Amino acid sequence: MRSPQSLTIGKVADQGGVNVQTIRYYERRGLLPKPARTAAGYRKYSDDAVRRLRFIRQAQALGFSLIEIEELLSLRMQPGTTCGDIRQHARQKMAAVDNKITELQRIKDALCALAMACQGKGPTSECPILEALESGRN
Amino acid sequence: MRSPQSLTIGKVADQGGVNVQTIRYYERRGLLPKPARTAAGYRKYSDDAVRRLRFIRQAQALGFSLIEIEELLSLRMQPGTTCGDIRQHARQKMAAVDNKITELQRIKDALCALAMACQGKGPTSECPILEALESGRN
DNA sequence: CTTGACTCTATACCGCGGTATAGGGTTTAT
DNA sequence: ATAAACCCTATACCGCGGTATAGAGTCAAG
Repeated sequence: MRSPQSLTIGKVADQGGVNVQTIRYYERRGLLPKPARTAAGYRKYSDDAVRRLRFIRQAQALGFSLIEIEELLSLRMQPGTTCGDIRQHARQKMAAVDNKITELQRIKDALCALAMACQGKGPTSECPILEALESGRN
Repeated sequence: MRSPQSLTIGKVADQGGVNVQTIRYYERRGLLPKPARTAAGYRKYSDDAVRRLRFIRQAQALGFSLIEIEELLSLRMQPGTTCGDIRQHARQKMAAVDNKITELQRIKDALCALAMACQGKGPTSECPILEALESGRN
């Protein structure tokens, strides 16, 4: 009972929480395998497709791009791949996220310093924020 | 001596650290005012344009989008605008940056947890990272 | 047996911040 | 006087991750 064998694209989209077009888009990109078709040409999916979609969404939520997800998926399929290879990717992504955080922190500090320097009164011609932006110091 | 009065677009681009096309693009977007032209139709800039470019670049470095920069620039021009209005924008951006940082931190923690759960040995079929992605828990 | 909801392909478009290319005209240095 | 280096407009393209539209075919319920 757990393999309805033959979901339409609409059902898969609903269960996967994405748009129908998104599924076709993923298929074009190679993220989803080309499914079997009915006589009329309709795509026929099994539950695997829904699982695959969930995989993609989860990986996206962790900051992986579609290209990286493609790589994870093909790594998984490659016979010689070990768990460590996957972990390697996770760690690289972690480092990238960390760099992004550092960068944003720097930005936040700079903004904070500007906002502190500004009394909030007076015309824009005397605004320290605008002055800083104009003169390139910050 | 400080107003050469009549920089070509190429000079402005060099001094502003951007591409020539970028300047024309900013002009189209309304970020740079339309400059005077020579008889032959060449754009003529004063140093103001370079200062304006620097402003844009600095604001970008602080995470402002071109649309937001457009708004900052027009705010600055509007007579009634006070310094506090500008500060308001800076604070909003700060809050947005902060949200982004929080989000990335969440992502990093999730990645970290996955990487910790993975021993790095064995086939991908037993990889806890992949399992987590497939089952939607994380 | 018709109507509405679904599916198909192909193609174009979105926001973002530009970059590239084609096909010209101009200025400057030699 | 010629060649390099610059400038002009208009238009198309890039990556990213999709979304929308047009025009046609198909399936299920009433």
